[in-house]
Amino acid sequence: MSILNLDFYNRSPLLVAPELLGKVLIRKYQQQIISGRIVETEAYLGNDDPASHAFKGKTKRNSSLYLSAGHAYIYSIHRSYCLDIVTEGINTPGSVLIRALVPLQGIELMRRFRQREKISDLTSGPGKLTQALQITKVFDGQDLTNADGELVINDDNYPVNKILVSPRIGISQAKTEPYRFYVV
DNA sequence: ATCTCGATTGGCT
DNA sequence: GCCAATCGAGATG
Repeated sequence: MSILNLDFYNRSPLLVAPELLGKVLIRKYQQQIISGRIVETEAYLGNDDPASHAFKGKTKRNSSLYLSAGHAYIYSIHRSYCLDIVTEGINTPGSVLIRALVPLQGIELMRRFRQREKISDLTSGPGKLTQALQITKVFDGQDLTNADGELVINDDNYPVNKILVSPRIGISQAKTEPYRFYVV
């Protein structure tokens, strides 16, 4: 069991996104652990990707994308928050969106935060998993490579099934690029 | 100050 | 499968 470090994140999002599959997203919440295994991710290239929030340059909202690799970028969309992990170097705003988890620890807390009972309703979407793990705007710009932080990603050497690839979900630009990665 | 729109979700048909 | 909810960021005046 080891925390993912700068070297892991400091690469192209097209490499980091598939390798995040099978890793464990861990939220330390008031002395308790809420965690889940990552099963779906999407890569967003920075400057040259029309679907990226950084495509039109740096703004107040997306400024976390310009931090060094391993920082969190949290944004709100409709009534949800989504979690991105920054990849590549400073001022290279590539990132990976965490789209789905399989719940591991803290399932009762997830049920309370989600107001849902079924396991399949807890973390099966980018806005659902942030609600289940209580990941809000306060995590925007936080360094996920800090082992003392309240949000980290660990590698427990879980064997990953065949990685499947498809176009990204829910976007209106660059709809056909195969930048979504998932396992079943 | 006002308008538009979205990397979503949940409920209904 | 379709669609309304809902809210903050960004653009515009």
